[in-house]
Amino acid sequence: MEQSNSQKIFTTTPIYYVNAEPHIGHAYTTIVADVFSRFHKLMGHETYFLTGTDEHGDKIVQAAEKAGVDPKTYVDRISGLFREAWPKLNVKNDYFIRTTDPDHIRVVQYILQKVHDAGEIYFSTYKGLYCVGCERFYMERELVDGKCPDHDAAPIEREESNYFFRMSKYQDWLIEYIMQNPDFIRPERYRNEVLAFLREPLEDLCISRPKERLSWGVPLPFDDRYVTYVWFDALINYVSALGYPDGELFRKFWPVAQHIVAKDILKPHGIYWPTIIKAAGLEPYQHLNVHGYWKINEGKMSKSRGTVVRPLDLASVYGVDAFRYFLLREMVFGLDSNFSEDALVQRLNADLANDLGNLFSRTLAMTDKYFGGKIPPFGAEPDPVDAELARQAEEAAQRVAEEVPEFGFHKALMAIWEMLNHANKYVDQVGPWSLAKDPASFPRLQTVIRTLLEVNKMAAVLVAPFMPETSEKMLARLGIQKDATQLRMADDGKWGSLAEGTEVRKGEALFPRIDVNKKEEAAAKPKAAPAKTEKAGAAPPSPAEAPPLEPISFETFKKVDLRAGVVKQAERIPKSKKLLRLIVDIGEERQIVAGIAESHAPEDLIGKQIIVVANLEPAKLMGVESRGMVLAVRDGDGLQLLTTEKPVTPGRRAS
RNA sequence: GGCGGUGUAGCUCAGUUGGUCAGAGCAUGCGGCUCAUAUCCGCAGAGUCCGGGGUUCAAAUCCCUGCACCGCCA
Repeated sequence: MEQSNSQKIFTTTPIYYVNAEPHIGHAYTTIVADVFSRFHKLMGHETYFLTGTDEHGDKIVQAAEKAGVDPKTYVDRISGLFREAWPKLNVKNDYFIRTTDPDHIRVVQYILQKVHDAGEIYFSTYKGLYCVGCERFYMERELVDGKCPDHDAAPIEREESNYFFRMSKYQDWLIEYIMQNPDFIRPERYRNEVLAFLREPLEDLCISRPKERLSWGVPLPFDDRYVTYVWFDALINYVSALGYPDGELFRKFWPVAQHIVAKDILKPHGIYWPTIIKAAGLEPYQHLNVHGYWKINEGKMSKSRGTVVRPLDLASVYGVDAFRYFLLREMVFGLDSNFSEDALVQRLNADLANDLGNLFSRTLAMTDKYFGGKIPPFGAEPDPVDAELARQAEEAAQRVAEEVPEFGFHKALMAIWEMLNHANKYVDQVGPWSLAKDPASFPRLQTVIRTLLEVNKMAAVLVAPFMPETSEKMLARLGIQKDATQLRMADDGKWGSLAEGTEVRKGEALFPRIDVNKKEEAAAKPKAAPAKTEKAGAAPPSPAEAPPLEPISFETFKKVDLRAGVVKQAERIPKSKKLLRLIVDIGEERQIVAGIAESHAPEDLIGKQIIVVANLEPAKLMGVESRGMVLAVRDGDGLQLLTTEKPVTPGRRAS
């Protein structure tokens, strides 16, 4: 604890390869790094957070050619896209490195020379299958019918000389190091994977390309006919960004590096990089933290203006904080997860709007109502329930402090949400509105509301690394004007630290609920699908004055298949008060579940003429499938079924 | 073909070292409250923890095997 204030944390994302635009994978890695770094800052640690772009190599040259520009113009543009993407996601990196930066290039050459001088780089000639069109070597297995897949031409056998790094020499050392430092690569599954790689003999790493083949790279300092090949160049960004070898940042932040990468680049980071570090005479980084993939469920992404919404766009649709929260809450760090708009909306509604937003809203509303909006003192000595809530808040803080350094973001968030649930329960138990009715309970009411305000403040502080905007918004309303990066757990996270008498501001909802049906309507193109959450057979809410709905076109109306039907069978669904299972003849027999049991006895329904929606999506109610919906009008307590003036042939359409 | 992973309630998934681990959230049903964003609180549901075999006093958790899906490498 004494030393925690001097703890230093260097957080990195990979430098992203600029042959494509930023996507959700990049966003996740970067947001994780941001949350991690922000958290440590909150804990009072010294932090440095690095991201950037990797800009050399033949794929870049190809992409640039395709775009019809020279490589420099191309990488400037794409690198800019990355650089601009992060602030939009509230990512606050301390530095943005580019491998085309002169400073970086200098360091790469310095390390190459150093490793070369140490005899760990050698020159060697080998033969391979080379496609002239692609200007690259192919492995046997990459060929299609012995031909280059791109050029449909047989590659020629060609001899080439290149420089190699004696990686194999460090194999035993690396195995030993990983064994000795179980947390070096985490989670464990990835450590095991690296160890599995290392069971096979490690080959030396080719680190150069002849200039006639690839000129877009860092020239080797000891042979200018060659440029450095990507990984040796790229990985070094982690130290070049710190001003290696003699920069002040380097002295401060190496080797306390926390690398964060997706599993696709486990090998370069788990094997190449440590051996390069070792050969260069540096200390190994502290941790390699590896995460899984987001599987995008395209089918669940809504369409807007005819184009598929890209995940990153959802950040602007639903808010950056909701997006960040979703990514960190939904994925168990290390494992793969599904990404869908539906899941995002669900999290937003359930966790952010209902649990957090509503607690904040009800707390401020009561402060406003009972104390004129001024933060009350702890008027009465806290009851056990109050003390218990305070304890739970502190426990939440404790658990967040334990989980985040271990990359247990979802657990940290769960801990915060448990606290919120306790707080909501507390409101219910204590019932401040009852206390408010009795003047004698005033001091007690003060304590209750103050306790709630403190919990909200705690939530605001704990949530700061994850949702900086929300945190600031909450704190501002509680009278604390601070940038999220300025918060310190030790001070701002202290129970009871709110200033009495400070005016709080009620304001608008933190997270407005997303109406799922409305959303679908809004997003729907001409061919709207029926709202899937519509309860078949359930009576509509029944307000005295139903609000007018938006006009729909006749085309839209025609999509509703309304039919006359006759009830053939009817029975109660066990354990349900409202539901009946009906078999209705609408030209064919349909099983329909209807929420009319409270107003209609099953036996009275047999033979009755009714109107049903025949093309409603099937749904299951109490485990019974319903293929359609019976129409009825609720008026007061009564429920009247729609019918025809005189009996008509079952299956006739209404129009 | 080799290596690795995954398979747990309708859905999405948690489950440290084997013994209150049969769980959470959502969804669903019922009930309660009214401060609040139709929000909140309580209660309920039985899922062969993929199948089969084994180790053990004890396995979702270890071993073997089969099936399904997914990665990486040949």
